[in-house]
Amino acid sequence: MFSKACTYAIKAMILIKSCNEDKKCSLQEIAKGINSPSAFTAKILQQLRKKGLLVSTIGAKGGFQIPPKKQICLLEIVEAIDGKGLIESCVLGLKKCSSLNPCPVHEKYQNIKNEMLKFMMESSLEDYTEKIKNRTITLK
Amino acid sequence: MFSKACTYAIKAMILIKSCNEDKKCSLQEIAKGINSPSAFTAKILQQLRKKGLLVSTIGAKGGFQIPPKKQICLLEIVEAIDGKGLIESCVLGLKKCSSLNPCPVHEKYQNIKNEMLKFMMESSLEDYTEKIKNRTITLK
DNA sequence: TGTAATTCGGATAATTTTATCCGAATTACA
DNA sequence: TGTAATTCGGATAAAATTATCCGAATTACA
Repeated sequence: MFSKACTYAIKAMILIKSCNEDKKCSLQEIAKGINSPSAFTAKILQQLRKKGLLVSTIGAKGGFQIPPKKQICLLEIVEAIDGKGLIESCVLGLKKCSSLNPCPVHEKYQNIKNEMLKFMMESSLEDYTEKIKNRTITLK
Repeated sequence: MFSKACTYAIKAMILIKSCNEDKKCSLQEIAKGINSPSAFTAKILQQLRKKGLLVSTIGAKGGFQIPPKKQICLLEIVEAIDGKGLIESCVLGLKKCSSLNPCPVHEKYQNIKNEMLKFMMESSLEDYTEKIKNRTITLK
């Protein structure tokens, strides 16, 4: 469904959002907080930054933050890391699949695509910060 | 969502089902019919055979068939190639994710899992053979 | 002003997935 | 009975994904 890189990205973003408000979140805190390999995670954070989903500050006491006032949903994160394929491509990999030239599952799969789209658009980072703090959900 | 191998498997099985009834379907026919690399496809067909989803006959005029009288749904094919991960594993990759110890999306993702499960269980190979013959759906 | 903490980016390595090659065995049939 | 068509399985290669390493640059702060 999602690449491993993408699952790291989602978890990292949720963690950063919930640790922010006041402070920045360092790579090491993130990697520990989501149980991911830190060097690999660093690459992913850079991708997110370049897409504008994160801001970073270099140097001692530096770290990552969700851009202030920006509201981010899961879809943006998924698209930033895995691209639009999940939503836009044929699930059977056909280049020319469309409603005029459908693959076998084209029609039935629309429902699932729509469900996924709804799910990813409706889930925004702040939805989770309370629960992370309460420890009613986990990231590792 | 599905591995490339799995998409080949699904398309191959649909093709074999629709070409069978009478005759066997050779590797070359399959690879052409679904536009896949034939040597790689051969490996996948072997996996399907070992899981009992295909039978094969060796030698000239040999080929592959869906086991007579056996009804096969997409879920069986997906599980045979990609394993049960899609349905059973946490979508964020957490080893210990459960309703007691949920990841952030655990609950909302249940809906999608259920939709996917329903979709894959309800779609069986014979559903497509008519449409393949009519050419109202395509495999490449 | 020096040092430690940190992000950044390039290079490389390991692992997994996808793909190719080839020789052996089997079978239909001319 | 010989040959062509075919499946089968092992070995290898290529490509993509995941992961590690390291040196450079920046910054806080003692």
